[in-house]
Amino acid sequence: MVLDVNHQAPREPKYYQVKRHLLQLIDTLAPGSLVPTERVLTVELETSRTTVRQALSELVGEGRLVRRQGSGTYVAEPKIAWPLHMTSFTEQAAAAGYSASTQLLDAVRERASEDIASRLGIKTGASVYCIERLRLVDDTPMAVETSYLSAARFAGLIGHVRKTSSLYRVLADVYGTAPVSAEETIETAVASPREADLLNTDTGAPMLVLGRHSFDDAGEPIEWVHSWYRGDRYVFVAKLSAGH
Amino acid sequence: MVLDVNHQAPREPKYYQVKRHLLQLIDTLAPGSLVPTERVLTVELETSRTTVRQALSELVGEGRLVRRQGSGTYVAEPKIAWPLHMTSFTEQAAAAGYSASTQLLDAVRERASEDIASRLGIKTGASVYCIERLRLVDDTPMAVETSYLSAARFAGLIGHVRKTSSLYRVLADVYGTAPVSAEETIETAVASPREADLLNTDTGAPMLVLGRHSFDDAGEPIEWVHSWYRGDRYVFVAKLSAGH
DNA sequence: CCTCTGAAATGGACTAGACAACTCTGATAG
DNA sequence: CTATCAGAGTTGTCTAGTCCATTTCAGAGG
Repeated sequence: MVLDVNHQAPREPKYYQVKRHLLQLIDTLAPGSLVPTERVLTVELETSRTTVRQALSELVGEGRLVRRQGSGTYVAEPKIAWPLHMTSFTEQAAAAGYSASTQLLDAVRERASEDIASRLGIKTGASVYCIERLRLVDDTPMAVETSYLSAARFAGLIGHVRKTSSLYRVLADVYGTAPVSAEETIETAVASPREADLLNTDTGAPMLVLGRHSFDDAGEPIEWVHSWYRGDRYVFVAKLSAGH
Repeated sequence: MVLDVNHQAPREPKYYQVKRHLLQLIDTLAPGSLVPTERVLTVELETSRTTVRQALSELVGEGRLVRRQGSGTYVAEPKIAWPLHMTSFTEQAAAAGYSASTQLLDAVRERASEDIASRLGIKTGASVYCIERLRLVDDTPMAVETSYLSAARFAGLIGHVRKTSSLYRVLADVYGTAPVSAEETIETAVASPREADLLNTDTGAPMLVLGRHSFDDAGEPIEWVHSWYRGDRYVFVAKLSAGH
């Protein structure tokens, strides 16, 4: 296969011209400023509202603009840096100067899908606890976190979780176990209506999904978690040193 | 502020019904299979082509479908796991069983923007080298990587980079320096026409952007890099242990 | 048998407009 | 003065279509 890197650049779509025009405009405005309405832009840039909306949508997805139905479109606040590989959510937030809290959305027992079962080292259809929590920072929803744990291994977990906010504390105090290693994954996704509602954003908005697969000292899987963050609001940060 | 988590769920948009219908269909098909055309779906699901395209676009963005103009829409291959925090790009790829290569796209000397200057610890407008490279895995474009380094500190760098593929080797062998710590950031973005062209995807496609800010043993900044990966093709993976 | 050509089918980009849902403001009634 | 409400203006969703760029493939011609 021959690589075709030097071929002609594709012609620029019209909505991209609109986008560049808006980017220039955004640079001159302070966060919170109102940008022209869709209909005004349609006339000014001599295009259709659909095209203007495509440009606006991308900028919203990138966290540069915020749309408020019935009100207007505004220049967004800069993204919030969020440390990766945190010991404890609450702890790390406090260190960064935020007040963090957690809200239990749902805690149910269900049958493991093939995917969940293989991750937890149990049989498909075995009982698992599914714990869904909303992470808040300064009372603003930050992430939707869903944890899966084996029901056989952590019998009665739901009752404990309802009383104590920290899952890791329950695991340590009640079940005498703690994760010593983990494999984390980071990928992009698109918000479903449910996540969009909980995180106060739009269906289809770009998300950052952080997955964590935790193991105990014996190498046995403890939990499988995935956390959905608004991609337009957060940027993950990790500090690395020497060794690698 | 009172949290309003239990209010009614928003009514499901029609395009999301289309999307769920397609997801069900995708689950029954093998990667590479053809899905019905946009016009067929429009009739079958009794909607407009615009609405069908919105659903298809999200699925393409999530890496579940691939569109080929003039041909059709196909079920996509699963995402590729890519290790984070790699020592050397080539090395790490080899370890994962891939053959990696790098193609130099551009290497120029330019004036530092305010942002770049502050990252490199130099004055705005000072000379910097901007080195743009395309990372390939098994001859498939994987990421567009742009590095910025101080031209004063690494005089003549471009000449060396044209001869040697590894930037870090040049830094070590010629300039006797190496990064010992770094701060990495991960965020979502949207592909510009240029990146879309280089990575063989579409303008506006969701991307994962990895930033790395490297420092030497004296704590002086060495380089600032950002790498753009196709969000629909890659998932970053990191292994963590105990103390982390 | 091979090559070329052109029609058909596909996705890509865009338009013009309708109606719904929501926000804000100013006029009005109490 | 305050509270309410109607209406104007905004974004959200959807429709029905046009035209373009690319791919595919069957058939004509060599």
